[in-house]
Amino acid sequence: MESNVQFWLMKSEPEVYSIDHLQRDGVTSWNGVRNYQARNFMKAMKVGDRVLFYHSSTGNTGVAGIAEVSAAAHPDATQYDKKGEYFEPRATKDKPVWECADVRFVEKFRNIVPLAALRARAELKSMVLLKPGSRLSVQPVEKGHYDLVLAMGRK
DNA sequence: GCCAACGTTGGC
DNA sequence: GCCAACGTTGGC
Repeated sequence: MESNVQFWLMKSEPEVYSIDHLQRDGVTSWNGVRNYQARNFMKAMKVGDRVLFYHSSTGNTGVAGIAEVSAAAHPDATQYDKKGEYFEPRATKDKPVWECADVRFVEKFRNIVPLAALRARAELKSMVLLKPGSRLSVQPVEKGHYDLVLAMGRK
């Protein structure tokens, strides 16, 4: 139901996985998240929710585009890969520890909306992203904030 | 259950 | 590459 759509922000290091990778792939499983708060937010995601795709840890940090949730949270397959960097020894097939949602490419902004530009807008002051020391890689976004960032990205 | 030590994130 | 802030781990 469109009226119940929720909004999120997801961080990724573009050297690892950028908005261009998502555009190429179309859909991706947001696996590798190993933080309980971030996992819980992914479990709250519903198909159709909108996502600000954020590039972190780069010379050009900011919101790079838009994605949408294409599948609700499901067990993260990387937790069972003994040789992978995301292996989780506590996880069993019956009781997975980590979950991930799937996201689909929607739009790439012509220009990244830089972190500094977000900070410069008083209306965005309460965004989780802008809270001092916030490192959450998956976080909720208010509709008003989402709409404003989208407008900034399309300018 | 406390808390110090350690590892990770992410802006600069 | 530095380092502050935060989450997690593990000894007690």
